[in-house]
Amino acid sequence: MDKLSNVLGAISHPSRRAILARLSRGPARVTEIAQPFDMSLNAVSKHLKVLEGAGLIRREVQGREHVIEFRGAPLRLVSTWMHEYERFWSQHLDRFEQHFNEKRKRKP
Amino acid sequence: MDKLSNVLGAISHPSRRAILARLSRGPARVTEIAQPFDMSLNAVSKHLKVLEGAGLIRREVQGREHVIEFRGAPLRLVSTWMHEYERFWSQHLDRFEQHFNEKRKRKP
DNA sequence: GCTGTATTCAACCTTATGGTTGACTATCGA
DNA sequence: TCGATAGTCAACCATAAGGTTGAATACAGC
Repeated sequence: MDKLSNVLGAISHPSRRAILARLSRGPARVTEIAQPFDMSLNAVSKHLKVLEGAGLIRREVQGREHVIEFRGAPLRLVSTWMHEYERFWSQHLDRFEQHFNEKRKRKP
Repeated sequence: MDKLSNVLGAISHPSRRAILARLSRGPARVTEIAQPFDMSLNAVSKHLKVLEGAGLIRREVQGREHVIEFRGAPLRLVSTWMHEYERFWSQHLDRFEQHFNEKRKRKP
């Protein structure tokens, strides 16, 4: 599958977005991440594997613990895709933002 | 399901993104949309239903023809979500863009 | 070395997804 | 009115997704 589809698929699940939200406040171990969820640790482990497959997290094994860290770079693909459609969703832009968008369009 | 998951799920499939790409160049009938694809008209019809469910297209029935039109508004949800993580993926911004982002952050 | 803890692996189940084909509905045009 | 065209609906199929439980692996600490 293509990378963009992979990333979009990964963030399309609310639990996985919740995991990313948690990780955006700093790295955490798997059990820590799983704690607030009403599902098994195994299920969370699977979600982490999906996020890892999309490159959205990085895992550092420290002994028996896996420290999970957010990696935002793949979201750039989403951002780039979104820009193609910006004129469809970013209505009522102020002039500053319009200028920004024009600039983006001129040097892609 | 929540709306954001719905939208992300809809755009996570390459065929559906291809459909949106086509529609971003103007409205089209179902057969026109299906023409370049190597799949049945029915499959395309299903994809359109998914996109419609996410609010990404609007359908106007004109006699026996359905004219499909792009609707970008739901992408604003994605954009809003992306902004929360902007600092993770938008590295190496130039000063203009940084200013833009700061401005966004001050009035959300 | 033993025991408890952290995590994954494997098997399984249920439901969703993406596709097919065939039948149906509705409309256009001669 | 009749045949062709536009599109959906319904049934079916294979595979993927999201979850479970139970076992396996690996390490930490006493």
